[in-house]
This record gives sequence, C-alpha cells and structure tokens, in this order.
Amino acid sequence: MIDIHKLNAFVAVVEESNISRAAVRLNMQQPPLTRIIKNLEDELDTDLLKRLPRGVEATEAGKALYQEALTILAHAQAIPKRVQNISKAVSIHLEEDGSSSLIDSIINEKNDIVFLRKPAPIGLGLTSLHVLDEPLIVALPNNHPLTEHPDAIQLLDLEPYDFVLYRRLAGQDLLDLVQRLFKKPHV
Amino acid sequence: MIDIHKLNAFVAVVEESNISRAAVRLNMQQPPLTRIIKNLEDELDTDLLKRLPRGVEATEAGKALYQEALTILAHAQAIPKRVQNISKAVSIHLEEDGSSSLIDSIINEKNDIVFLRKPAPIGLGLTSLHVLDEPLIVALPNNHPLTEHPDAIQLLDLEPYDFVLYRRLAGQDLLDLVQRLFKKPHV
DNA sequence: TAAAAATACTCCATAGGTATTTTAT
DNA sequence: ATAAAATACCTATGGAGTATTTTTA
Repeated sequence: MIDIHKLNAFVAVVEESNISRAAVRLNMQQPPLTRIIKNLEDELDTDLLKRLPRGVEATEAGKALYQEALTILAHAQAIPKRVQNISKAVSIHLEEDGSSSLIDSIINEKNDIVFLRKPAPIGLGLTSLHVLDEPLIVALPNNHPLTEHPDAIQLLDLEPYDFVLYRRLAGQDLLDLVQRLFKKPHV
Repeated sequence: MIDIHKLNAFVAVVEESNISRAAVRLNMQQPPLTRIIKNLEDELDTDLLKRLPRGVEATEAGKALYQEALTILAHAQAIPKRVQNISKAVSIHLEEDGSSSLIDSIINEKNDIVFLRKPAPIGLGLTSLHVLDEPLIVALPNNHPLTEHPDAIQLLDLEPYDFVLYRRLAGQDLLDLVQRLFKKPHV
C-alpha cells in the first residue's frame, strides 16, 4: 500500500521539479529520495517523472498522483487536532489572574481560552472576539475552532473548553455570573 | 506524521475489538500490533482504546480516528487505478479475432475493451453494453469506468481505451467504419 | 559538457517475531 | 481462572548515508 511518507516525498519532488532540491527541503540526501520515487513508480507500474538534464517534470500520471497526494496529506495532517479536540476539550476550569499571565497561559497551551477585559494586550498569534457588552472578551489561538464563527459566538459555545476568568467585575461577581450561565461549572 | 500502515492496523483492531484477532487478520503477531497502537496513542498523545478483559473498545477519540482512517485508506487504495488509468489508457489498437480469444484477452488484461457481435458468449466478471444497432457490442470488465454510464455510452467514449475488433461486418468493412468514427485510429 | 539522476556499497533504526509476564473481571 | 494485552529480548528488513558513475539535452 502507498504510504504517506512516500507521498510527501513525491509532492516535494514535483513542487521543486528537481530531486536534489527536494532532498534538501526534506532534510535528506538525493539518492534515497531517488529510490523513494523509483519505489512509487514500481509500485504503481507507471512512469511518474520525465528525467530532464536540469531536473524532472511530472508526467500526466505524476500530476494525477500529485493531486491525490495533496488530498491525503491534508487529511493526515489534520488528524492530530481532530482527535485531540475530542479527548482534550472536556473540562471547564475557572481561575483568576492578570492579563499578561493569562495570555502567557494561552501561548504555553496551558489554557485554550481566557476571558479578558477590554482594552487587552492581545498580540501576535492570538485572536480576540467580542462576547458581551460587559467589558469581557475571549482570547484564543488563531487556529481555534471557535474562530470560524467569530460573530456567532455565545458564552455557551465556550463550555467545552478550558478557560481562565479575568478578575471580578467591579461591583459584581463575574465568577457567579459565569456559574449561572454555565449550569455545571467545575471551579 | 501518521502513516497509512498504522491506520490500517488501527482499523482492523477497532473492527475486531480485539488486538489478537486483528493480528490474525493482518497476518502478524499480537505484540507488534500492540506496539503499533501504543505508537499511535503516543503520537496523538491520546488514549484510543479502552482495555477490557475480553478485548478492547474504541474511545471517543478512537472512534474519530477510525472514521478519519477509513477515509484516508479509501483514498490511498484508489490511487493505483486512478494513476494507471491515465498512463495506460492512451493507445487504440485494432485487431480481429474470434469471440472466445477476444474474451480471454479481457480476462488476461491484455485488452481493456473488445467489440463482439451479438449473441456473444459473455460470462462471469464481464459486462456487455449495447453500442449500435449494428450487431456490435462492447465487452469490458465489471469495474471499468465506462460501466458507470452504460446507457450513455458512445463509440467516441471508447477512444481512450485499447479495444479489439470482432471480425468484419458482412458486406461492410467494420475496420473502415470504426476508422471513420474515430478520426485518428492507430491500427 | 555540466548539472542532476541513478547505482553500488555500507550501516543503522526500527518493525516484526518469540517467549513470557501482567492485567482485569 | 482465563483470555487477552503488555513487556523483554532478539532478529532482520529496508530505509538512509557516502562515494561514484551514468544520463540527457
């Protein structure tokens, strides 16, 4: 059976049009990469590359394989996040802290989501979404699933995720507010 | 990166709910299969199976991986035919012969398509499609792409494939007929 | 003829096998 | 007590590296 390692190698070769350059990109030497390609050609019983004096060029069959490979590689690369989102996003966790250390906790992947009061020192690699007219925002990584629908986000959407609460609201206990919004928080 | 070999092993384990039985199905021993699963769990940093006294059961994360794996494996398994259909179906070949040896040539994968006159001795593993009101039919393997639209088939659809011509029409040269239908046949 | 691919060899990592122990009800 | 998974240890296949030759416009 075709394996992903070989597909990845083939993609690099097609994109570089040059086995030696592709080898550099893959952090390996040219001869083993040449063998991987030959292996694919043997396995598929088909010429995948035209050998030219200054590199290589995909045949029609090679172009078809290239497209298939891109699809499969995209799927395969998405697997870890998909699987982990299921097993990891199960507990709600309430803590209070200052903005800076809360943002650090996102960067360090200690938490998935934190609540901050505007204006907040959101920086590179982080996205903030408006949640309430209360001075309360959510900071989460750019690639977090919830960033797909930034306008439709509701507090209840956050229930499956760990988050960190930013201080108490002046004159009102935000912990209590969130505990009312989420029926069964694990504080 | 996740590799297909491991995904295939994991699928077998989930479907058998039992590592030992899955090992039999995969023609290998139980310990290396156990290690492959452990490998996946380490790589994904997630428990994929619940260990029970009489076998195993996929966790939620395991079920998610199982679905992803099925998709990827289906793609991967389809690759050889897709690639080969492109590189192999490029020449048209005209020959004349008797029905039996023509059908043998399909079974032996020497030809992709043959023309026969009705009634023809089409048997197991072969499909016949009506092409013309002339006593001329096409015989091709059941899994051939063209069987997907048996009613819409046109002679020109056959141009990309090798085929074998069945005798000459009485009173008319079928070779000439086909040569007129296909602009540039390679006889 | 010059850049890049293919070959010949060597070595090592890791996937797989065998024998045995541990686990869970 | 029993079936199945995990562990320990060994073996071997094949994937990767180095040095060199061959190919192609």
